[in-house]
Amino acid sequence: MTSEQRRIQPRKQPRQIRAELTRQRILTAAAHIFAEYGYAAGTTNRIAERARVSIGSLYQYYPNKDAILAELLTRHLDGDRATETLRAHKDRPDPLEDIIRVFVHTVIENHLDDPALLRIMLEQAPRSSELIERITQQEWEMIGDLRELLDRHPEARVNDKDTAARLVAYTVELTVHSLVAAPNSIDVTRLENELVAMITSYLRTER
Amino acid sequence: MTSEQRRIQPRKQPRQIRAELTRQRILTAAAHIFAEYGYAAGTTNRIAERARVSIGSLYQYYPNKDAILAELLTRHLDGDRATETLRAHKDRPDPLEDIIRVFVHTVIENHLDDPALLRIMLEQAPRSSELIERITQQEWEMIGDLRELLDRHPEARVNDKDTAARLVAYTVELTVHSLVAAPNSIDVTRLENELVAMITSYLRTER
DNA sequence: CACAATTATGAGCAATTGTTCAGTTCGTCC
DNA sequence: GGACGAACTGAACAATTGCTCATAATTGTG
Repeated sequence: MTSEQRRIQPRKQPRQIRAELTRQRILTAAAHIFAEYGYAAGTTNRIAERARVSIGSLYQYYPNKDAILAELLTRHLDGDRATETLRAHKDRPDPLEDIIRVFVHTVIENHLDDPALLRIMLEQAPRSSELIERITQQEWEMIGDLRELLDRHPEARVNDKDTAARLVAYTVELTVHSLVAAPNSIDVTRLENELVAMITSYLRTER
Repeated sequence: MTSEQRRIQPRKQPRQIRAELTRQRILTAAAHIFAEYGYAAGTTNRIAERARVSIGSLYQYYPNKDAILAELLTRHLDGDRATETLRAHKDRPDPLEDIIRVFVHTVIENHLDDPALLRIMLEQAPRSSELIERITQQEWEMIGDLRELLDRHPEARVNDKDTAARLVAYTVELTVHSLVAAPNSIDVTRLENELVAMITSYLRTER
């Protein structure tokens, strides 16, 4: 930032395709290593070895170990379509059950990619303030959208809408996360059906 | 084991009260340190320091670091009254909602003790096969009891009872765990109310 | 080909951490 | 009070790990 910038290009772009490939190899290897060994035991040397790259190269692309997991997590969060799906459907005149189903379905899809890695990332990732904020923000977005759904949809009859929105968001995220990544994995279709049934009946029941 | 044993006493019992106290001090200190620093950064030296005990003494009572967390977890699991509470109530002629409420309430109570430590234990504990088994068994007991409740209680109307039992067990455990230990903690009474409402309406609704 | 910029290498450093063990202190019992 | 074992101490060891840096290889350019 000291010298004048003539270009608007993002800094430090790789000049050769080779570099981009190496970077990608490191990331892929890291995903495998972290998923298999966990974060602490997933050493940078192991990652480099698996990527068939020297440890020096690894540190040319990532300033430290945390940064590798951070990028993996960022990519996952970027690929998360749950919030926008909910937002796109929450004002439609569809039956409540349909909206909930689309939402649940999207969350499940999001977890089917690499459950083991996802588990590591969410449970063992170093709690850097930046990433925490990122995740928290995404959570609250989802809760906010759910809250609006409860306010507007004619079928919704819950009393404590604030708590309900949080409960639903957490229930879906957590049960899907746990039951999909579980060693004794559940049938995904059944999970979706029951989850939708549970939430829908809850939201519709007057008390 | 080389010499003949005349006594049937359990081996290696502490002979002096001093020893028992030291052991207790170590455990208490470990609980604090793990809760504050997490598992990896909660070093044995830090624990010993906090317990005002030399590192050597610590290793006289615990063969290694894992063993300390294992004992903490064991004690927590031993203190878990959720399964028995459910078992005690599941065959009573009470309204379904009451049974569910007692169950949810017990789970919440169990998490109110030391949420931070519990979080560490469940999320960062080294996955020794022994402890995993212990936890898994306790989980399946709970699921089994829920399953029986669904079979016998007249108000229960779910279709897919197997999936429902698992879903309910996980929903309660996970949401309570997350929402109670969350930095932005939720009102516990509200959580209980909504959780009970959600599960009850789910289990009672015919489809 | 020359040469410079980019990319890759890997031995080794610095720091941390779990653990040991030779020696000291304390408690108990005759 | 003396003797023996239980309990305690903490400096030091061994292993691991994240990371650096001097050097080498590769690629693009004229």
